[in-house]
Amino acid sequence: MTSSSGRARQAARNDETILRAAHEVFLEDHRAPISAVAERAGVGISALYRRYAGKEDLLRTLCHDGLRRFIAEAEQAQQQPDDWTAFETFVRGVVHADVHSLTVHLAGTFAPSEEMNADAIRANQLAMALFERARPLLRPGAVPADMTMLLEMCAAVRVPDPDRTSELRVRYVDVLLDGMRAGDELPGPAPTVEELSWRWNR
Amino acid sequence: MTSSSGRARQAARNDETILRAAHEVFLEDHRAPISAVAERAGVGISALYRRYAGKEDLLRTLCHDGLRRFIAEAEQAQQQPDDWTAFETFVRGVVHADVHSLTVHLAGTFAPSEEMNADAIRANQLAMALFERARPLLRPGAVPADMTMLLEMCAAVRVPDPDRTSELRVRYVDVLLDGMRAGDELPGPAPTVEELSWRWNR
DNA sequence: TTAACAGTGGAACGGATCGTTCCGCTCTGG
DNA sequence: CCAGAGCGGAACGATCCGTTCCACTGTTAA
Repeated sequence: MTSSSGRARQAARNDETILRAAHEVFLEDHRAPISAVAERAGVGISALYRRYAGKEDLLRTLCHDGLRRFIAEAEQAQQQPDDWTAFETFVRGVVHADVHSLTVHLAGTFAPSEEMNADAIRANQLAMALFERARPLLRPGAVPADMTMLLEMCAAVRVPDPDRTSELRVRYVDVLLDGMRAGDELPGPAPTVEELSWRWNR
Repeated sequence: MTSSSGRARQAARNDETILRAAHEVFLEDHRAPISAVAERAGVGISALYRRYAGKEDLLRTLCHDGLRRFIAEAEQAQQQPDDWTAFETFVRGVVHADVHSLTVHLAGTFAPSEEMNADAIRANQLAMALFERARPLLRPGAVPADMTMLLEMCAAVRVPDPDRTSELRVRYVDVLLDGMRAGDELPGPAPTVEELSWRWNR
């Protein structure tokens, strides 16, 4: 049988359990030991090393998943006909998916794979396109990199309860989006791409 | 002589050097070893242990200094006659002084002293007073705890160059303050005091 | 029925790290 | 000229963590 009692079935379920556990653990502490992931998942350490070559491999997978989620959110938001709605949908979607709180802290702790680099480029293109559509509605001086910073700022909002964290982020992404809408020129030199991608250098 | 070549003079200068080094080092990595502080300061480890009972003592001193700076900024801003200007001066001042990037990450790593608790209460009172003055000019639903969150969000803005970090924070504190000014009701339940002070529990 | 084995738990290992101590040196100030 | 404050940094002991390894279990295919 291939039912829920099968060996392969159990293994397949562990795939998910481990990834979810890793996500939770590294969200709380990005330097957590790998044993903490196993413990949270309720499995032994072997179950981890059977799936991933090492800690770095697990972290890479986790980040790559986040990147894919980012792309998915962008592709979905892209379909909104209204420019501002598309932009807002995207930002709120990424914040809600909580992509950045992991990636920001895990950046630089692993060597990105080829495929990941390709996805990163694609993610950037999608985000740029969404930004360009919204640009006329934003404060003068706004650049795509500003969007990245806003997302990172939202990721800094964190309280012990994940659900409350989500609620609070909705609150502050609202403030940020409000503050980005047409008004005075944004002060100071805009962030450059190098300033934001420096984390990825190992 | 008590000139610059004296032994005591050199020691007094080390007091400052060490504190500044500690500030820089723990800003870059809040889990940095104490040896990194000594290295940055250009002194031996003994020079550190001569002044502080241990790492925890040093961290406590660092945070307490930040707290005092926070109070000083509040007292200064308080004197602004215009309610909004007072609020804005305070927020910009605290962000510029970079109080939160250290304290947020160091919270919970040491036992606060009695004096520190007293100062924390005073700091809270001052901040509350400034907030109350500005409340009529803020979006409905805004609470003092929102101000704390905004400051923490600004602390999340960081690039390798400290000067650029400062410039960028000016940029985004501008966005945040703009987004907090009179407009629609803030979405979702406001943050509670417990949700923000949880970090301090060891 | 059973032999092979994928999948697993978790002890054990080796290396790295870090806070703290300690000893010997230097240079000052009286 | 010397007692000792101040200091540098090696050394120590305690963790901590990634990874390996091996014994065991339940499944599956013949």
